[in-house]
Parts: sequence; C-alpha cells; structure tokens
Amino acid sequence: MTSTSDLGLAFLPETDSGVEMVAKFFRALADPTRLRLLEFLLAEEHTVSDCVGFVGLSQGRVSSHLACLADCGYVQLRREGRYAHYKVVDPRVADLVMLARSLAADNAAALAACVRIPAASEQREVQ
Amino acid sequence: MTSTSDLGLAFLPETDSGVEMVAKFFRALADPTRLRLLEFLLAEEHTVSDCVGFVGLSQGRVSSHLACLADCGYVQLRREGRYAHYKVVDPRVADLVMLARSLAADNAAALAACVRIPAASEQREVQ
DNA sequence: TGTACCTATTTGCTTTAACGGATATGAGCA
DNA sequence: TGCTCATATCCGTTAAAGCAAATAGGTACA
Repeated sequence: MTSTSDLGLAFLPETDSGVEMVAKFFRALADPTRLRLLEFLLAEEHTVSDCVGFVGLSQGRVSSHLACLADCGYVQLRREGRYAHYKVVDPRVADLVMLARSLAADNAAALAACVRIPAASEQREVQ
Repeated sequence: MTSTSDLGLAFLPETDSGVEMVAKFFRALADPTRLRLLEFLLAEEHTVSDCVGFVGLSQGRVSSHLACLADCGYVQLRREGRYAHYKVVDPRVADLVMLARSLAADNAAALAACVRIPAASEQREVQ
C-alpha cells in the first residue's frame, strides 16, 4: 500500500504497472548464491541437502534461499517424506537466465569494471 | 581475482561460468528506481534532467543510477554539449524485462507474500 | 515411544548499497 | 574571463539482507 497520496507525490504512481514487484522478482537473482542454486536446479531436481553440499553454505541459509526462489516462482517444491525436492518447472526461467547470460557476456568488461554497484564481487576477501 | 585457491575451497569454483557476474548484472535491475529508469529509457532517449523529473529523486542519485545502467550495458550514453542522453539500444533488454514481467505477473500473489526478501517494498515509509 | 535425520525458522551480527546534500567538473554563453 | 546550467562524484547516515549458529518442527524407523 505504501501511501504516497498523503504527500504531494501523487504523480509518482509508486506502482506503475508493478515496478516494485518486478524489482523484487529480479532481486531474487541478484544474489550469487541464489543464482547458483537456480542454475543447479535448472538441470534436475535436488534436495535441500544436495544444495547445501553444492553451495557450501549453512543449511539454514540454503533452506531460506530455496524458499525464496520458490516464493518468487522460479522453482517448485515437492515434498517426499522428510525430504524437500526443488526444481525449475517453468521453461521461461531458463530463457530468462540464458538471455541475461548472453547480455552480461557481451558486456563482461564494462560490467566487471562497474564500481557503482560493488555487488557481491569483492566481498569474498580471504584476507 | 578473489583468490579462493588459497584455502581448501577450491571445490567452490567461485566463477562457475561467471555466476558472480550475472548476479551483479541482475542486481542492476533489482532496484525499483533503476528498473523504473530503464523502462523509461526503453521507449525513448532522455537526458539526466528528464530522468530526475521522472523518478523524483536527487540529481546525484539519478546520475549514479544511470551510470550504473550504462556500465552494465542496459543503456547507452550519448553526449551532446553539456547534456547526457541515455537510451536502450540492445533489443534484448526489452525482451529481458518483458520476460521477467510475464513471469512475475504469473506469480504476483506468492511474490507479494514473500517475506524472506522484503526487497525495497515497505521501505518507502513516509517518515 | 524414543531417537536419528531432514528441513524450516529465529536470533544476532555485519556488510551492502540506497539516499540526500554538498561539491567538483566541464560545456556554453555573455 | 566569469557566470550559469547539466552532469558527475564524494560523504555521512540508514535500512536491507547476507551469514552462522542455535533451535524448532516433522517424518521415519527401531
């Protein structure tokens, strides 16, 4: 709801056709860990434990990331006993990732040089 | 470079086909302001001042956002005297945004309910 | 019923990055 | 040359969201 009409800001629709929502949608892929997980699940179905082994982060964090991807509609959850299996079902997801990869690849140089959004690159300092 | 081979973390490629880069690429679209700007520039070319008027944020912030979009390859800059004109040139950008919009729309409900990534929604508190 | 296992959630901490405001750079015009 | 306007960059503050560790919730199997 985020009431903007209270102020003189009515000319800022705040939700011009759902920009906030789409940004949130993109944000799910803006994290290297979630993107790695998503690509892992593009190929085939995996359990949470599989994913933990794959990305090497804490189980709780991975579970949370997977839930986020599921909430956003990127992956689907299938429960089987005490296991939770995740995988990508919508083929458009692969298209989206592929398209982004293609665009990013064509701008690799400038992208790598962009300092305005350090964005989870230099943070992995081993010190 | 982010040397990971120093540790026993060699099994985490850190750059398995550029995940970090693609995540950074997506991060540019993960912000409502930049996404709004990008869609503004999809239609036609605009100066920084135009963009400031459009999004209603400080001039410095908008300039920074535009530079970021340019660095990431989403928009292209054309200088004309003291003016800076930005616009989208690569048609794949529109495809990417369209595809994301389509996917997000089909999951609007779950997406809106996703609390794991508050993601720039409720932040616009008016004081 | 109790125990081991898998997954989800909570808590506290730390880093990232968006913001406004101030300031610097540089083009055009008087 | 000096002034104005358009854009870019710097800085301090604040909120968002990453992480590990601890814990809670359920399922299966003895």
